[in-house]
Amino acid sequence: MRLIVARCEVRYTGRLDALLPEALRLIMVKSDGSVMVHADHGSYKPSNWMTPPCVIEEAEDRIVVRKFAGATEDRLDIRIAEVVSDVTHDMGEAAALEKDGVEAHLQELLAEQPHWCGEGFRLVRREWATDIGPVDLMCRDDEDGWIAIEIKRVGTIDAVEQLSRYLTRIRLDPAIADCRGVLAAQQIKPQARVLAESRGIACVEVDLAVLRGEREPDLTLFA
Amino acid sequence: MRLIVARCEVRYTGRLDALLPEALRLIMVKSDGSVMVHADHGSYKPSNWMTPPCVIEEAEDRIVVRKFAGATEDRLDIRIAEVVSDVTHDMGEAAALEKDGVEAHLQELLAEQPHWCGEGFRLVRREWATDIGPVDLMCRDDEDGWIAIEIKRVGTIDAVEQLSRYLTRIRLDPAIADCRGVLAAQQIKPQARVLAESRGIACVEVDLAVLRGEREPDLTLFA
DNA sequence: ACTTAGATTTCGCCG
DNA sequence: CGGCGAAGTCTAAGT
Repeated sequence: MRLIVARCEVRYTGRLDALLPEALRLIMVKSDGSVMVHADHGSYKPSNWMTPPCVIEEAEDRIVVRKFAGATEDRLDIRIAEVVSDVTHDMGEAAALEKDGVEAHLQELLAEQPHWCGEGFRLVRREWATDIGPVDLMCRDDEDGWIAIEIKRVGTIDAVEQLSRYLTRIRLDPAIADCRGVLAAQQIKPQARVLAESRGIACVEVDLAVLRGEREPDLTLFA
Repeated sequence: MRLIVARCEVRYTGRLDALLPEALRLIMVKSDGSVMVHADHGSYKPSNWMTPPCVIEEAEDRIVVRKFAGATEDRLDIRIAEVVSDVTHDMGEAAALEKDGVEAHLQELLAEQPHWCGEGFRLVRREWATDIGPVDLMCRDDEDGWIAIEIKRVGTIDAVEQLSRYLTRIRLDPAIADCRGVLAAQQIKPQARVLAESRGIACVEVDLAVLRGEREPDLTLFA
């Protein structure tokens, strides 16, 4: 990784045009070829950047980063007025990041234990395809009725809209015209719940720890 | 801005749990208090980070960054095994970024030249108010029919949903009950197109260069 | 302070 | 490689 601290002006041309007036900034060049320009504020997001793959050309007082994005060219033009520091560090390979608690994991657990979404539910398919996108889980109940399940970490109005669209499509098939809908999430927003219920969609809040078997379900709910 | 190159292990606890095994990385501390950990690959996005406001505590071989996100605490725990470099640069105030070509700009251009959205269209108002938010453009055609236009850089299903909500509201007024809908975008996703057409909403892909008069429309389309 | 909508969103998965 | 959905989205603007 190369770290250049320099007074520079940066121009980006591509999906839009952007100009950073001359100022002291950090230019980070990673070994995968990506280039980022960071100011001392505005955390997280670089002021300007180029994702790989891209070609870096360097001249005396200029760094040009180019990328061929289909028909047009993306271009980052860095004019360097003064270099304060310019160091390179060999960092080798950093091991990958491990995550947990994301929606994919939730879907995995609910696919294994669909009964948490409704009594007697059994899984038919994950990622059940419709022509406007896949439903997370498709299940059937004790009486062979169909249930489309949408899984979110946080259940919002958008999630209800999404499931509604799927249900409209699914029910076009006479064989599944009775398909019900269930929104399953770790947390369901009150407004989403209202909308869901007004459309006959059931809401289920699921507990990740319970799904993992790390904790018993909260029995006080049924007291 | 402080730049620390160090062999370190990073643990994040908060909205999810993540662990970065010990490796050589860049730790960037900006003057606004934000902290980012960058590996030598994976451009743009830091491997781990904390957005301001947050509190930084530093010990001999440890940097702890904390944030109070409501009831729970977000926490970044950096255990430093070896410091390779540790420098601080005063960067002063950097001027802001100037952009051109974002959605607002697209709206401006289409307001001036609404005929690109449909033959004979003339502008009645930008940001036409409804009780659930403003429609980007309201136009009328040669026969004085009304057209509500939603403008996006990328036209997705969400944009169709949004325009549909507006149309429902607008048509409540008997004087505008015949109002049509047009989705105008630089790029329209196929699924969004399907949904739009199923709801009688027209789709128009517009070219920024053509709108600016920098390029002629592609006449081969009409050959 | 909270909510909403845009982003050069980026990122990852699956076709 | 393209399309779609999620993200510790982040961020800026409006209320």
